[in-house]
Amino acid sequence: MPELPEVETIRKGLVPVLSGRRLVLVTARREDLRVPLPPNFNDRLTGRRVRILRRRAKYLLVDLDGGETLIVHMGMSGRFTVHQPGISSRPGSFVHKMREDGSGAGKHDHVVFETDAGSRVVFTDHRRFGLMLLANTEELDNHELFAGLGPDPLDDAFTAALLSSALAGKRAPIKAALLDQRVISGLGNIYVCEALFRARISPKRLGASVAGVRAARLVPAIKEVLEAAIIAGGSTLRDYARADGELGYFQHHFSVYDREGLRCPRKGCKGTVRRIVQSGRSTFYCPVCQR
DNA sequence: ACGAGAACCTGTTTGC
DNA sequence: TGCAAACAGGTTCTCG
Repeated sequence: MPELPEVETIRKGLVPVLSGRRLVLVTARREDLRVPLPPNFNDRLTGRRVRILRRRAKYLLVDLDGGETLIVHMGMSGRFTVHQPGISSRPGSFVHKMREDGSGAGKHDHVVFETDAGSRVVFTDHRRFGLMLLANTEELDNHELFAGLGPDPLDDAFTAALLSSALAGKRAPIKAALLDQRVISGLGNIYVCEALFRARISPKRLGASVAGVRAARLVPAIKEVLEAAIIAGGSTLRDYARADGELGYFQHHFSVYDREGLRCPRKGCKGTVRRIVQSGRSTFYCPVCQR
């Protein structure tokens, strides 16, 4: 579950479990994620205390004592679950009752963190597009993963003027441009579709043509959809049949994403949501009110 | 240099 | 029912 709102939801969920806690045991059960885990991963993390959990774009940053930061990207299918002894799972939580021999031992449970409070945090990622790296906390801003990232859309510095200048000269469709993390960092396929719908902008429009009044509509549309999704706890798609694995419910508020053939939800619009493919990814939009 | 497409990997859904 | 193709929330590499 990996766009900005989902990562932010995960971060908030992990804070009470990890913040200030010591990692008494870290176990990587598979080393070959998108990028191989750093050498001696388990030993370098075991015994460290967690200071702060931060987020940059779609990256989760776990600052540790000793001056290092664990960088986590969830890829397409990465998820965290928390397991605690003797707790009864609440609906809508990602906290599970711990099974002494089972939690973290699933086929795609790749990294297991145990804390000094007895909690177990499990990173699961069946497609293995996720990533975990260690980096010097002080030099994080210069890290190659972050050096080229565009502005965070929730930052006050992200304005229509900034977006317009980032889009200047872009011949790619605005849909593709917004997925480019060098232009703006944190959006993915869902929230790009939803933000363009809110701003009444066609996903096929040239990136460079989104300036002036259109950029002035798009910036608040992006901020609003992300903020609403964060409040809802992000979106939970497909799988996760178990109710206690659910995190967010924003998927019930989608206007266009995954709604091909349904009526456009905009008041007064008689359009039908269409699905097209751009740069190999599905785009959902209303061809009537998005221009 | 830019943009489109493929590749990475596994699981689920869809269509014949 | 069975099997193959299409598709899935991301990023990065290659090619034209």
